Amino acid sequence: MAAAPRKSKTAKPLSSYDRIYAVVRKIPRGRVTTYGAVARIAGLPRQARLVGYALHALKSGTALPWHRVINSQGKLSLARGGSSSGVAQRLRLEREGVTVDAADRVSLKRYGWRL
DNA sequence: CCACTGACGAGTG
DNA sequence: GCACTCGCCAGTG
Repeated sequence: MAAAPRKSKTAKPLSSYDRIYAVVRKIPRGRVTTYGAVARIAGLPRQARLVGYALHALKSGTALPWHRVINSQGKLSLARGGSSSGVAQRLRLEREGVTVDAADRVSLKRYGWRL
C-alpha cells in the first residue's frame, strides 16, 4: 500500500492528557491511586500537576474513574470545604467499597493501587 | 512574551 | 500529620 498520507497537519495532537486518561481507565474498581503514580505510569514523571489539570478539564458524564485518583497524602483533592464534585467523589468511592475518613482521607495502605 | 494560577509531589521543620 | 518552599507544565489575561 503506497503510503498513507496523514491529513493531520499538527504533528502532535496527542497531548499528555490522553496518556493520563488511559492510565486512569486502567484503575481497578474498589482501588485508588495517586496523581504522581498516574503521571509516572503515563510516562510523565514529576508532572502530577498535569494529571490534576487534565482531570479537571474533564466534562461531566465522562466515563472515567477520576474519583479513584487522589493525592499522595491519601486525601481527596476536591473535597476541600465541600465542593459538589468533592462530595460526589467521596460517595462514589464508598459505593465501591472504599472507606473515606471524616477528613476526606483514604487509606492508601488498604486501597492504594499498585502496579 | 510575561506573570499568575492551578484536582500535586517531595523535602524540611 | 500539617505548613511552607521549590519545581514541573499548561492555560488564561
